[in-house]
Amino acid sequence: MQKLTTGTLMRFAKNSICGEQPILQVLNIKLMDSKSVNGSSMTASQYKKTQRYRLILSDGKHFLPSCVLTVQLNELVVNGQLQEYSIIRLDRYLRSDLKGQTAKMILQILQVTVLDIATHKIGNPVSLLTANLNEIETLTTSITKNVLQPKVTGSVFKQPIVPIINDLPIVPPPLSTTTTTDVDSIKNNRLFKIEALNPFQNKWTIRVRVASKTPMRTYANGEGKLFSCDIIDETSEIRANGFGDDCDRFEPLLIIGNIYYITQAQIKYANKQFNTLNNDFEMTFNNETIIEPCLNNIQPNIPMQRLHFISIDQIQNIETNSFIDVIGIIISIKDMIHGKSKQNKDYTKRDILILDRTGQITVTLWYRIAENFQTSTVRSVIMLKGASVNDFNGGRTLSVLACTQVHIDPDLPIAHELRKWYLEEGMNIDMTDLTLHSHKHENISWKTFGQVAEYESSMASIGNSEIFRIKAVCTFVRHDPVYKACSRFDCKKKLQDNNDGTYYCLKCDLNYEDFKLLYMTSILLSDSTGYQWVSFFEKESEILFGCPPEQFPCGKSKDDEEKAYQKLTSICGQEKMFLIRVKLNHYNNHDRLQFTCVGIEPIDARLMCHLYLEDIGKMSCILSD
DNA sequence: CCCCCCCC
Repeated sequence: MQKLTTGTLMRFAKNSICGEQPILQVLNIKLMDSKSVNGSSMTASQYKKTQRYRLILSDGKHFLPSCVLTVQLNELVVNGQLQEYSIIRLDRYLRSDLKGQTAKMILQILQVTVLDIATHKIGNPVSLLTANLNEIETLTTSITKNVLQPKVTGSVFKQPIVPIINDLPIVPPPLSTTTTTDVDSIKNNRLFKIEALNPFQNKWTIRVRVASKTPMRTYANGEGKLFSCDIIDETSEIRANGFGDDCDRFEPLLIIGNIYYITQAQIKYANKQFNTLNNDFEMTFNNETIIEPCLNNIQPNIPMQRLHFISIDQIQNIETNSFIDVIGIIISIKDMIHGKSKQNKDYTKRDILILDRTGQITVTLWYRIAENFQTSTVRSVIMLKGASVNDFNGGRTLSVLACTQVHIDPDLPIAHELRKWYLEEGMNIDMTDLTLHSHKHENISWKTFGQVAEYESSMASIGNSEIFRIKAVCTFVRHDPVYKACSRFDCKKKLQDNNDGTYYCLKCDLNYEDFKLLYMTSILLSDSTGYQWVSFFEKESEILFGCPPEQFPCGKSKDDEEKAYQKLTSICGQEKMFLIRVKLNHYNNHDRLQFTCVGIEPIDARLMCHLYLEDIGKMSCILSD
């Protein structure tokens, strides 16, 4: 059994244990009331994220009833790792006193290692909040020597262990680089870093850059107006909000890219559902807030943006509904779509396709951003900070939310480099669209039609869709690959010709005068082991036929029919690597497997060699057995 | 105090 670090809480009360990683016992865990939980329609997982646990920790001599677990560690309580009588090591923590009173000190647990569990309370600890102050005084002098020598050891958690500087920073205001005005506003406060802000502090000034700012907007829910901005310094980032009068005071003052001193604002827990920034907290300006431009606007230590780009091929590994930064080239911009959501809410959206060296992905823009998006930005660099990762048919798409920053052709080295690459090479590369198939190429099994026939029965029993890759030749194409489709967004239903210049859509139950032409065809693919009819839709058909459906000859004239015949026969004999999805469909009271092409790749000789060698390897194993 | 984040 671990020994508790007796006396550590007393030192903590005097702000003198920074750097220690004390061993403590959990005496009690309790769920705190959370205001944000009330009266809302959160899902269970959202609810779980806003729950906050209060712990009573003991060092055997004293206990502190006001210890708060950071939400990222809630899982430890939920899965039972952290419970009553657990012995823990505090790896990272913060002291934060309510209204500056020692009697209301709070210990924020940021990182913890569960070492053991006892069967009972160790010792007979008394509350630290009512402990003898003199005892505290005498202890202080002997211990403070160690204050700036943090002990750093390993931990079971992912975050690097950072020595914790307690909430009252020792750093003085940088007098040499500031003017009198700057000093005035912070003379009664210490200069803090964003990293050190938390809801329990009330005397602070930060020096920050405005990285982004939303326009002022009104909201109906409660009647009011607000704006918000993302502000950053050397250490972190935080969202700042201004409501009502504070909008008028601060919104015009804050200019994106400029540096300001901000003194006093309400710090509260951020709702991670809507806040993309890497910070547990956000701030709201209030009556006591003072914002002054930093007259020395050149602060090379404060970055222009805090960015952590994820390459597009890595997005498939990112948890959905998380927020990422991404940079790519806009390679196509789709038309705006007006639609109705399942909740019968009107929306406008626009999809764009972006590309980097590793792949491409669809990005969906909504409402004003979709409406105002300039189609002339095609082939420009787009940088997204805080794009939401979504799942579609097992693949990934990105969504630009109200809180996502969108920058076209940002002046960043990575942007210039990307653009140069695109113009010199990228334009000519046939990339993988992650929207269409999320699976990593290496993970898609390579099959022959002979093998497909063998495992058809097992696939049917699983009842799932599965994707495989096959090297095959187009041997026969069904005639008339183009059809007249309902032009209403997302419908695509084949129209019935009323023969009076109008067309009937069964799905919409409406007659239309216009239509759009779309590809839909069936192609017989063959390899040396077998064959299979496979459905080809818009994108894959267009790749094979080499023209958009509007240009496919489909007139009744002899000339058109001849051209169509030439088109159809031209693709026969073409050998490609096809990505095919097999799906079990229930049709006319019986199950059948439906094969759909979801991707076409040129034959890659190097890849083929790898595949053959792998198969040969497997065969040798069987033989030697 | 917002917080809409929707669609195939």
